[in-house]
Amino acid sequence: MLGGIDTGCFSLAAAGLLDGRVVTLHWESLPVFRERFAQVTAVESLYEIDARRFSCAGGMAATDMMLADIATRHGGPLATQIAEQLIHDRARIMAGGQRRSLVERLGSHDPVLVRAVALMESHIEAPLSLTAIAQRLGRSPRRVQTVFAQHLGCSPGAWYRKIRLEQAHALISASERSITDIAMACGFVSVAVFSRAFKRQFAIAPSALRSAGK
DNA sequence: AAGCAAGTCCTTCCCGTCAT
DNA sequence: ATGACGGGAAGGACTTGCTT
Repeated sequence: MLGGIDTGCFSLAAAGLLDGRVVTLHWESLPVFRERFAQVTAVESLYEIDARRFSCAGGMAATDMMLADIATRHGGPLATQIAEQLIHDRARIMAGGQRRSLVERLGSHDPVLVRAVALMESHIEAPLSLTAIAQRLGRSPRRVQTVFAQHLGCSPGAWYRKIRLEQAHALISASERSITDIAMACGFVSVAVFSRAFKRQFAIAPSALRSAGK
């Protein structure tokens, strides 16, 4: 069984033990894993069971996976009893998403806000301008700015930058890619601009973060 | 030599404000 | 909800210096 700790998946994949198999990891580790191990199918689900290889996304997903296995081997009633003992109200299904929905994360149902953030999160490497986002939403740039200020207390540009820098932070922590490479992958045109923005956001230089993680 | 950080200068574009 | 406008922040290009 693979642990919820993603390093286990990385080690086993590096050893070739997951070739041709389906696994899952914590959503923050997925991009790096997929890039390094193209021969392994990594999906974003709570857990995966493929030919005696058990993997889960970590956290409570391990409990969900255990309950599913008990239900398969010993029946649903026993799994339910154990779930109640664990004060785990119900076992979530395997295909359930790891991350909370955008509506939950943003704390707003505003369709302009939710769709704008979804566009931002799907265009990290080649960021869209505020005008382009507004055009795709059928709203004016001014309207998009107002919605962000009302619900998030910041400008669209500031939120977009935060998303890209958090992605960069995750890549620096979990991959061996160069800082320059990561800067480009997160939509910064130069490492100088990236470094400046990164230090402003996290109060630590990209290279210092990598050194600290070793 | 390569990678990274920091500084400078100029340009672009975003943001806040106000009016409609 | 939208448009106009001015100011300021961020980006782009380039250079220099430091570290490995």
